[in-house]
This record gives sequence, C-alpha cells and structure tokens, in this order.
Amino acid sequence: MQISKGVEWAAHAAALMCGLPPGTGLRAEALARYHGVPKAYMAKQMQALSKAGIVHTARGKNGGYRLARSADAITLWDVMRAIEGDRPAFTCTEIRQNGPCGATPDQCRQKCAIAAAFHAAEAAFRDHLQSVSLVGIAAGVLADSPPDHLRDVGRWLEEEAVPLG
Amino acid sequence: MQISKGVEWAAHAAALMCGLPPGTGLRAEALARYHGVPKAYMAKQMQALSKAGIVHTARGKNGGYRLARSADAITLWDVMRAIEGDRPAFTCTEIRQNGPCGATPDQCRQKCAIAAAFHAAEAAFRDHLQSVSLVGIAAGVLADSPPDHLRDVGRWLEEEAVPLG
DNA sequence: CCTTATTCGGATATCTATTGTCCGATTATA
DNA sequence: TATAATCGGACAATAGATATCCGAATAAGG
Repeated sequence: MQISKGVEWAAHAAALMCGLPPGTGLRAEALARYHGVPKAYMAKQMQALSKAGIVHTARGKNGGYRLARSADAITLWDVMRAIEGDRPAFTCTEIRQNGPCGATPDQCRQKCAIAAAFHAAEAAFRDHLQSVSLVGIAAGVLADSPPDHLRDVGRWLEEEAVPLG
Repeated sequence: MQISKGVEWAAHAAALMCGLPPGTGLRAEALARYHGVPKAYMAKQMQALSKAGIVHTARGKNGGYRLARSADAITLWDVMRAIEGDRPAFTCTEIRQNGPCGATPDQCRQKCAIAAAFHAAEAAFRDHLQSVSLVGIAAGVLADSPPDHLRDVGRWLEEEAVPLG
C-alpha cells in the first residue's frame, strides 16, 4: 500500500496557495520551482486538482491556479482523492465463491468479514483526513516556522503571484 | 493507494486455517485450490506469512502450513504487514527543504503538518486492523454461513488436512 | 543407508500502475 | 491579427505487483 508522491506534492502546493493574496494565483512553473520538483509532473498533479474542482484554472497567457473555494472547505482527503481516485484501497474479489466449497452468489449478499474489516479501517483513515483542512495545515506551518522564514515565503508569494479572475 | 491482492488471499488462507483440527496443516496446493487461485502465487504469500512468523512451515514430503500461534493472537494488521511490508504508506520526501524558500534541516526537527496528518490517519487505519483477530473473522463467517455450507467446509478440511508437528 | 516421491523457497519473467516528459490547444496582450 | 506565454492531454520510462518455474529440503519405504 503506497501513497503516490503526487499526493504529497499536491498537498504542499495547495497549502502554499493558502498564503496567496485574494484574487491571485500561481503558475505551475512557480509551484514546481518553489518545491524543487520537475515542472511537468507538478503540472500533472495540478491538472488532477483542477478536474476535481479543488483549484480554479486559467489557461493561456497570464494563466495559473488558485484555490477554487475557501481553504477551510478543502480537506487532505479531497486532495488525496483527486490524485489517487476514490476507488477503495481494498478490493474484494469474492474468492469465497471459488473452489470446491464456493459459496453461491445468493449467500454473498453481504460482504465477507475480511472485506468489511478492511473497509472499516479505510473509513477510519478517510475520516481522519477529512478532519484536516488546508487551514489546519497552514496553522501548523505558521506555528512551527520561525518569523524570518515566513517573511521570506510571503515576499516570494507576492513576487510570483499573478492576477487571476 | 492500492492494497495488493496477496493480502486478500493471505487473509482468507489464514482464516481458513483457523478451522483446522489441532496438530494439522494444509499444503499450498490445497489452499490455492480451495480459493480457486494460482498455486504458485498463493505459495508466495504463504512464504511471506512464514517469514513473518504467522504460520509454521514444514518442508518436504508431508509438508504444509499451520498457524504458528493461537488465532486470537493474529490480527489482520499482522497479515497485511507480512505481505506488504511495514513501511508507512505515506513517505515524506521533505520537499519543504527544497527551492528558493527551503527550510534548513535544523528547522525540520519535527515532521511537517502534512506528514503528521497522513501518519495519524495511517495510525487510525492500523489500529482498526489490529483490533480484528482471526477469531473475530471466523466468528463472522460462522454467523453468516448456512449450516450445510459449514458442514461442507468441515468435511473438506478433514479430508485435506495433513499431520503437522 | 539410500532412493524416490513430494513439498516448500527463492530466482526468474510478465504485466500493470506510477513517474516523468513532450508537443499541441488556448488565451491575454500588443 | 500576430505573438508569446501557459495549461491540457497524449506519449515514453521506470518501479512494483502479479504469475511462474526449477532447485533445495524432507519424510517414507525399500
């Protein structure tokens, strides 16, 4: 069970966009440079966030990305689901219906105990991520970073921000 | 984030072995046939369970597998960790240290808010799976299956069981 | 004690999903 | 309308999961 690297990048990118002045955005190139990652692949993750409605996109010259709604209405689960898709991690292939003692489909109306346990565990995972919004992340960063670092970031954001309807 | 099919197979195999008479085991071929899956790949999963100390293995003629300890001391988390390894699903690559505003390693003594959130979510996932033992699974199966099906399974187990020190 | 049949263990191929890259579609500006 | 800049989707490379095979190990019988 491996969470793709794109989730990490998308989460950091979304968190950074929390700090943008209202009505402004960032280009994919800027997001990639800020995090020191390849531009094209970062752009691919932003594309996924855009499809999921998490960020608003402007194409063409003066294009870029900004959050599509208020930061407290975007959770880490939203981000992860946008990148990885929302199919369950555990997929039951109903092997209990196979073999010499295979159960009939009629006996399998409710899911087996193993699938139920994994799905419940996934629900716990999901619930926790749903309880963490970008605002919560930003608050953690503000609390943990020294003031001069925050000043650097603020300056960089003002410099790179592009106006975005 | 995808949980490998091997986890499902290993979990079903382990649950089935709960029903074995004491002092007996099953061959990899029997486990595979029972679940209608390729033998060699099922054997590979059993190999992982063996390395993790979940099942006891006998090689050579009259060989096979049986649970290495009592079923209530084996959880679904044990099984999953045996198959998938116990590295965390979310790996933080510390991209906050990259780029023009990169934080110094000294500022990164504690993990960032994003990594912390994912690790907490994983802990919730793990805790739930740790709370489900093979006994719990077996109890669910006993409760949900019609009596004649349980009779079939019992008969099949007696037929396929091999004596195992 | 040695041979033989049988079973597991690790090395080996194949396939799928993730990771990474490129070029055409789109749009504000002059 | 031409141009420069930016995103979107199609395309390649890599890693991991899936599936398979053959040699090592072992109990039973001669």
